[in-house]
Amino acid sequence: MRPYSHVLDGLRASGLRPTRQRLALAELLFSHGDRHVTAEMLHAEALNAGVRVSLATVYNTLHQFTSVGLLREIVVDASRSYFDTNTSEHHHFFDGETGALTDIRNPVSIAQLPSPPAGMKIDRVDVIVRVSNAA
Amino acid sequence: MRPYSHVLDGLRASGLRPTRQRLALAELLFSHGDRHVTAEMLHAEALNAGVRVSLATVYNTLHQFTSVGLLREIVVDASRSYFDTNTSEHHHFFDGETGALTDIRNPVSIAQLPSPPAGMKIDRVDVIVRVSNAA
DNA sequence: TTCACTGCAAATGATTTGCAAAGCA
DNA sequence: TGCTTTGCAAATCATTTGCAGTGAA
Repeated sequence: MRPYSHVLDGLRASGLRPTRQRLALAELLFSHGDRHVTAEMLHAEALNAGVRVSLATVYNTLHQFTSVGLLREIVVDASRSYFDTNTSEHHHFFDGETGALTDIRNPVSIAQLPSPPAGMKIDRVDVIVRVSNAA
Repeated sequence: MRPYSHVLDGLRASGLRPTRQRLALAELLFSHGDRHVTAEMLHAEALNAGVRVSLATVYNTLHQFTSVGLLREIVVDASRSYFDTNTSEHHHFFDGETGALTDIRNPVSIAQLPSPPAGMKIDRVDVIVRVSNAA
């Protein structure tokens, strides 16, 4: 089995061409376990790894991967967007001081989810546990 | 008991002067039940009510009120910040299509909250139930 | 009088977009 | 070849900031 076959599949399935940039970014994203990255972070990492990509392409790619279901966007901080390589059901710890976003390992179960307003359906539930340095 | 006495108290307590702008914004914010506003929304509303305030002052005021504990900032959308006049423990429904943010009435209880990473303490838990038009 | 507050306009910073050049099918 | 992608630089957009003028104590 070739590495990132699910990435290639995802790209093909949605008609996205497996270009050099997209494959390089996919490798950076998916070959190091679960990650939480911002566009700036991924761009810096790419340049560092010798991959020539423009920041605009990194933004485009992150969004394309997200719409194809390879990534999940997480909103925790109004000033920047994080993308999570783990698209399965899970929640997060967020340290507003350092900007560190980490997965909550054990599942968080919500006792009786509220019923949505009339005519609306629940798409997703996001739980963000905001933490800071213990006093 | 004068109206908004808690607002005046909050302002005094933190050394914020009760200026015309701050009092007018406080009235708009706190005299119509629980509200979720963005700076742009509140600014438009103020102008509409004949209150002369600059957008910059609205931003400043919202942040000042938040740091004094009169408001709570809610991050649901990377592109804009919402402020909630209800500062008590509760969670939200968010419709990404319309931008509507509403309170979840009945309490959402989380079965066994995870323990935070070493050396960290939990400041707050935000639960956002993302909804959309039922198919 | 003094120092906080306000408004304006300019600055910022993350993100997006227009468009011509380059790349994949 | 024909339709995607890319990169760059310019454009956006919400938000912040510098600073001179205004107002509260």
